[in-house]
Amino acid sequence: MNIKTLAAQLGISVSTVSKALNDSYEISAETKKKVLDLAALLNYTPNAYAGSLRNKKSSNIAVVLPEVADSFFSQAINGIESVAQEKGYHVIVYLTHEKQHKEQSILNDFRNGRVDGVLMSLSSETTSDEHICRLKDKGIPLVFFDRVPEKMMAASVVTDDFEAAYKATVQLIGKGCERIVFLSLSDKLAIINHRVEGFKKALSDAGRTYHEHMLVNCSLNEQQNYETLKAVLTRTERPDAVIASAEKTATDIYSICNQLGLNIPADLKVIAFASLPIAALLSPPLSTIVQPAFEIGKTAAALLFKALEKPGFKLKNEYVILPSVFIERKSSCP
Amino acid sequence: MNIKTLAAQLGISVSTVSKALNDSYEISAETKKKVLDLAALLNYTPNAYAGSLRNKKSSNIAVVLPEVADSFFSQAINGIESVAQEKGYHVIVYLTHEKQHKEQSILNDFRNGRVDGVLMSLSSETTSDEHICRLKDKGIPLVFFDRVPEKMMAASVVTDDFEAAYKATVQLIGKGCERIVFLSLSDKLAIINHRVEGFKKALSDAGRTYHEHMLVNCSLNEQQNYETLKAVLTRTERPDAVIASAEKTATDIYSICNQLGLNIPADLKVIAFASLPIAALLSPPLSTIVQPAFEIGKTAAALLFKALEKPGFKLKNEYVILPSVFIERKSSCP
DNA sequence: CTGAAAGCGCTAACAA
DNA sequence: TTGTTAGCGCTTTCAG
Repeated sequence: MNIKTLAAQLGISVSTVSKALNDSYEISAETKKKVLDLAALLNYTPNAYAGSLRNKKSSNIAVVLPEVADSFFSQAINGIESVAQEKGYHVIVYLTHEKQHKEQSILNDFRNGRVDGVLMSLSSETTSDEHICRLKDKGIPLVFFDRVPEKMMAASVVTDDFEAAYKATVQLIGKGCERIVFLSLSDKLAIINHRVEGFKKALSDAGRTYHEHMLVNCSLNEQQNYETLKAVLTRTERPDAVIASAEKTATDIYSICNQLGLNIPADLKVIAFASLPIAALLSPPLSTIVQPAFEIGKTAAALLFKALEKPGFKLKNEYVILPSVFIERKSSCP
Repeated sequence: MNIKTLAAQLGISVSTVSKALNDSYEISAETKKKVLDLAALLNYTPNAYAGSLRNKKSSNIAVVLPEVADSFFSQAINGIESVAQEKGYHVIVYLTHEKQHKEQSILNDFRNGRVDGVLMSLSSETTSDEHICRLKDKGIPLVFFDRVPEKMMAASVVTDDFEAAYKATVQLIGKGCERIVFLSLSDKLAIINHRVEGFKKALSDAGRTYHEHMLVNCSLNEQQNYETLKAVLTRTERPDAVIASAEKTATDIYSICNQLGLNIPADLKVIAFASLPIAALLSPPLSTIVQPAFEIGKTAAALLFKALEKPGFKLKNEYVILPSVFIERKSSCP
């Protein structure tokens, strides 16, 4: 079923059919109707690849994410979709599973027209930026959100990571916590480093000195991560508070505390960067730094469409910072 | 950057370049090397659309889902990806947001080569199956998982919904519950109906009679759903147990109980069909019927690839049933 | 071993 | 208002 078949059946030319299908002003209402009717009858759908090839436009945007089993990312996807939809674009979700090599091969695949633009949150493993540069070299618009690259000039949408971590730390210090540990995802991610900076600043403002053991890099390997966290909670100088940089880290901490018989918040206070809708339902309710995930997705997508719609428009290093909200619950209260 | 440019720069023909790129036996090792080197140097990537158009094969499979912010679906995606990856296929995720019209327009778009095969879980709103039939008419392989259509002949991967619901109901009856309510997602979904049947059977086996008020259809509209559930929990004959058909329903029940000051499990016992990894961390820990989400995704994908790889092979109404596991926790214990 | 050319389905400039 | 045709980038006969 293609345009040629339609044309043949109607005894008219393919270009007339094409124009009719695209509602061109050149075609008479009568012809249009005939074409549309037959198309409907024959269950015709245009071949997307032929159109993309011809028009050098796919009407697809890619969303490249570490993982989808995370409230932040799944909400961000919805934000992105909400704007893509009204622009008539498809959203294609690609998962890196936190692997640099997957991220690279996905991005390589975008270099020749598969998608018109890319929204992306870096994998925690990513150190090289070659794949990103190569994509930019091809002139494909690219907007990062949340997990943005450190030094690169790239449009980015993030939250006030420094301030949020600072505030969380101040809170915990205020509750009398002596041994606060920051659970990082990776030392390669800019936003995490901003959070770590906020953490350090709060410590020094409180007249404390930062030590290396106060920062723990969580491996993203499921099993190993669990072991890492367990080791932290069984140190001889056991922490009395942690700040977790991801939903998964926080819930792992909960599991381990259950297992070790540690009481939250009595033995360990917990604050997490997390967008879990059910934070309040945990035992105990989890204090969270909530990022406006849906909004972040929306904003990043809006930025991307600016570039997509204005041919001349170049995404510079626009850097949008959206505020996060600290919600105090039982897990960080005395 | 295309094959023509490469050919021109090397002073050879496009067909030679094409063959070299595809490692054809017709091309000398020397020429291959020259081509590959230049391709790498010039940052060449083949245009996916041109290839798909020519070969009538996209190496893409679609996963059509109601929502991604749900543990079952996000785990299923990972299962699907695990097999697609080793087959050299891309996975494209499409979200219906539980809307029939979105599901229809997505499927329509698949009718002309955009993807080679489709994996799908129905939206709760879907009543018509025309869009599905039309897709099948085009000969595009289609496998359903979890939310499968009722009467249609279609390859499907599901869990033992009837038995699971039966067992859960028996459990609750055993704990002395008198007014058990089944919280359904929709009366249009086959699997949910199977669960309802299991529920009814357990009731009648216990010598009880089923009444309409024991079955509540949760609207998927966020706000309205909340109201519906609230109404149920404030009935004069308040239920003393619920079986929830989805993760979100269960967590909503928790929220509402908190709000109304109802105690789980004392005032209300709860069992949920849910694949939440953190069910044990809720307050109280949630009794769950856990579906093997990753396995389901894997199995459905494997089935799809059977059809994709054997040109002659036709997906009949294969119906794979995987067992779910009941994990009893505090929410359903006296 | 290499090249010329047709054609996948579609659009758009140009002709009629 | 409609038709003819070139060409998007690629693969693949078929000839050389």
